[in-house]
Amino acid sequence: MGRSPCCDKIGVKKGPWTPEEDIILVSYIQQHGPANWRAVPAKTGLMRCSKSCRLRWTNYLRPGIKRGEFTQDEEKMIIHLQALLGNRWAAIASYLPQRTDNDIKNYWNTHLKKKLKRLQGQDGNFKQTTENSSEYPKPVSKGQWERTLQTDIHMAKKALCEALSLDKSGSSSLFAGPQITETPAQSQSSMYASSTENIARLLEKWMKKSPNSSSVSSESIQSTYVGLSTSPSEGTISPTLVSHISDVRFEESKPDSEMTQVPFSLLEKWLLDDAAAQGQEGYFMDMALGETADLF
DNA sequence: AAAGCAGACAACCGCATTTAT
DNA sequence: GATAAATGCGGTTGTCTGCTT
Repeated sequence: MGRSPCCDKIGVKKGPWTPEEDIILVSYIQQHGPANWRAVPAKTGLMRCSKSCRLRWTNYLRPGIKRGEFTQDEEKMIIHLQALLGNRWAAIASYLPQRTDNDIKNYWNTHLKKKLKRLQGQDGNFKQTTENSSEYPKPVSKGQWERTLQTDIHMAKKALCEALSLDKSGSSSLFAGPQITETPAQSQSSMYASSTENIARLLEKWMKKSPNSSSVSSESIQSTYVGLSTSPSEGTISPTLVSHISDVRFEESKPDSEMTQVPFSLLEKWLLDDAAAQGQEGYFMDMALGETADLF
């Protein structure tokens, strides 16, 4: 026999999450870590399915998430990686640890796709690049398959090299490679602390959206939170939580620069090894970024 | 001021893969 | 090894917001 069902679909709440629900979820994860999602709805009393809880956590409540406008470097990175990896948003997101796959996907669909399309009309050279991505599939005849595959691999390598060289030129640690995530035990205190900032941000938005909302009161949020928080060392929530939640600090999270980094992924290593084997190191690295740099 | 429209984004759905029994 | 649930991922949809008419 397999496992027992994760959650019955009866009475499962859908739609936007409320700050109360967010706080309940974060408080629970603060105590138990982001695992065993199946148990989350039952243990917290949230009328959400485990899947929804996990999604909410990974996309919005998880600490270290950067929201708001994408920088030009991030844009370039996404474009390069999309050309390289296709619509594998989770893989792309692993190179932009502060962004979620959902965020990147949305940004691609709403901004970059259009931007590229517009530029595609302007720049013939650029067209060449984008046509090789999965975004612009071309019908390929049987005989051309092998050659097309080789071209795809070449373009993918080129795109990755360009993406890698971005980091060399810039001071940012944007392209740090896939991040090794810390275990809850290693980083729990710092990790969950910054979740309050995420909630504060979401709460601000919520309050803006519905200033007269009767469904959320500072008292209710406070009681919800205090009821779940167990450790005094984790900090306290003042009675004026709603207006001051952004001041709540358990412990500042580590700066990104201190995050564990892996210099190169296997793919990148493969790429560079391959280039070296062919005596083409210079070829990739010397390739001008102009092709896409001109876009910005 | 109201209606219509388009853009942006949060969340859901369904499929594929992984994992526990 | 077989089975079924859990988890992860990408595509899609629904809703909200701001702009235009």
